[in-house]
Amino acid sequence: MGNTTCTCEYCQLKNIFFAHVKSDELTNICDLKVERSYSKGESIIQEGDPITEFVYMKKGLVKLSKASIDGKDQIISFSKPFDFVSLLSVFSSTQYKYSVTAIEQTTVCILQLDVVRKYAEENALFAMDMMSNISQMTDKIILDNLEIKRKHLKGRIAHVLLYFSDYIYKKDEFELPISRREIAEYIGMTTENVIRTLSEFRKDEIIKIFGKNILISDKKRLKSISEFG
Amino acid sequence: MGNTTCTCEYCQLKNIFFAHVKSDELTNICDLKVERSYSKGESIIQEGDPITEFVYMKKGLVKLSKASIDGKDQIISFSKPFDFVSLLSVFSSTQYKYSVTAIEQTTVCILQLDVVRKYAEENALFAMDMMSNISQMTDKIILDNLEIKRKHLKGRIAHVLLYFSDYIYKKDEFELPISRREIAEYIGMTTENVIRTLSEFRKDEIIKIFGKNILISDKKRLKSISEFG
DNA sequence: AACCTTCTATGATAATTATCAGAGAGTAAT
DNA sequence: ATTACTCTCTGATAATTATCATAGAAGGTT
Repeated sequence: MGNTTCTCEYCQLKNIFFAHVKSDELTNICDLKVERSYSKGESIIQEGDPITEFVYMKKGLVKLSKASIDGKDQIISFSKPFDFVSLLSVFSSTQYKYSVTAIEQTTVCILQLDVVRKYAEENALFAMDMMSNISQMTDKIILDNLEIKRKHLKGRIAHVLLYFSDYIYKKDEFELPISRREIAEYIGMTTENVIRTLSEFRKDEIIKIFGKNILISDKKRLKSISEFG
Repeated sequence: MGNTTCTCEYCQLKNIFFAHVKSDELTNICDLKVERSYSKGESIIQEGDPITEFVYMKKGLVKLSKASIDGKDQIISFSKPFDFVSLLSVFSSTQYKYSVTAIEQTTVCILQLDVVRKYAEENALFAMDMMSNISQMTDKIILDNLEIKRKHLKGRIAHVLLYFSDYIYKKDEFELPISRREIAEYIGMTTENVIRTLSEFRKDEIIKIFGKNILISDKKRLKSISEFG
């Protein structure tokens, strides 16, 4: 984990989070902001941590997960640049109810929560922007989980592959940022069956597998499996 | 569906939604507000409807559901008094992505969305309260769905029974507001297996069933099934 | 290098869940 | 009263998914 600084003036995030924050205020925010980097596997937020910061993604990819009673982890969702990662609980609880872990080299920007609160209370348009952002993210999580829920094993695996291919990497060939076990934790199936299904897709020449590298060679079929299988 | 009016001054909702709205403004809001009643089964919001109103629960119980490609409905969650029902999408989309239907005699309060927006933009504390409310609700939906996901059929049914018993009705004996099929749509299982499992619980003397009326006679066991079964 | 752990992989078997079929009860409409 | 629903219920069987066992590959540590 390392800290660096940057000038927010030229950051893409500005237009998303701080569109309604005046230029001089932004400079102020910029001074108060901390940037942190995490390498793959590092923990960014631990379930139970007090919520004192407002964290958003600048670069990389993270997973949001929660430990269940029986010790197993469940993955809630993934977050990419311009997403909040402290979106759940941040305005409704004092402690995180889930963990955030880097699954790729990741950089986040951090503001103290009371600073964000102060700006939100003074600048309602900023508060509205934030609300809209949080709303969009939680919508996505809820509707994505609903999609997964209605599918069978094969459809769920297809869904995950398409998620990374179309939504995250926008390429047909990519390196899976998570293990087979983590896919299982995301879709609510066993690791063995995830592996088995991927092998099956390989045998059926829908995908090619080189370790963690996946090449989707028949996307049409994969989409059809995702929708109806 | 019927319209009535009430004085907001004495409404319990005031303390939840409008804690930071001044008394004279509240009178103003009260005048702009419409109250609507729906009987069991009536549709309150239809998937695809344009979002022009801000709807919150005053009395009763509703289900939030979404039709999937194959025509089947999936139930996302239930909302009870003091919940927003237009919580998803309301600040992030122009159209509803889910339907809301009364599953009990229900009364909702309705404000035009632009009125709410106006107040939120003028009164940041009100905006923050709203954000906190929406956040709490979406948190609950996400975490509840996660709980259901990690459980097997029996655990899921136990979970649903405890949800209505402990969270909605706060009684061990209650009338199930939804059909077996709707339970299936909520937990992602088939209607037959929902019925079968309820019968099993009855045979094991965990619950008593009189049509839609349920009496939980061994809550300890039901809780254990919910957690580990 | 030797050791340990996790990950990927596959097969056999057991458990869980879905599907199909049939039937009675309740409800609403004509 | 009859028809046409949907809902509840049960059994038999098929399909899906989990569990258990085993093993090689990969990565990290001492």
